[in-house]
Amino acid sequence: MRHWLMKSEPSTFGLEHLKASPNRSTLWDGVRNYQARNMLRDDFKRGDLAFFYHSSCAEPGVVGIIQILCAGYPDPTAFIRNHPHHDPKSSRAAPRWYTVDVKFKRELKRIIGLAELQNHAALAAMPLLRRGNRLSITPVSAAEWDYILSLE
DNA sequence: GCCAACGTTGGC
DNA sequence: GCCAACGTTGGC
Repeated sequence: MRHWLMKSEPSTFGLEHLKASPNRSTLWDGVRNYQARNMLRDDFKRGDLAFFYHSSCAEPGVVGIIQILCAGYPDPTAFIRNHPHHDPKSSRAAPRWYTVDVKFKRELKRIIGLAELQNHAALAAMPLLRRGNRLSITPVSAAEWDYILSLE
């Protein structure tokens, strides 16, 4: 089982939106970056866990834990004309973008903020903390996962 | 294949 | 709102 960190802007889709979704579940659509796409397509498996990270907001940081419900599959929103995530270069015959279904697992007892994460040498290798990183999906090692949870 | 221009991300 | 960093596009 792998661990991940998945960013979302709470003003667009935050942990509260996920909790309010039917079955507290949704598809993680709209990823339009090839590196992140490759991870969704090739590496995500049913049963993986991910940190839900709030970005571009007053208090950026890890806010919750979500479960990955299935392996990656073609992102259907890319096929829908007039959808904000539509991409005419992606087709059902040759899908360009991938998604996974995710489910709310739990909220952290407190937000573990970006500034706090940056203060721990044990987390220095996390792609999230690398200067200039903009990937919306990044892997988290088992050691990093446990360490972050120990901060909670 | 190079690289300038442009658009986006995301912290501050 | 600013701006650094990065990815993508497209002319050549």
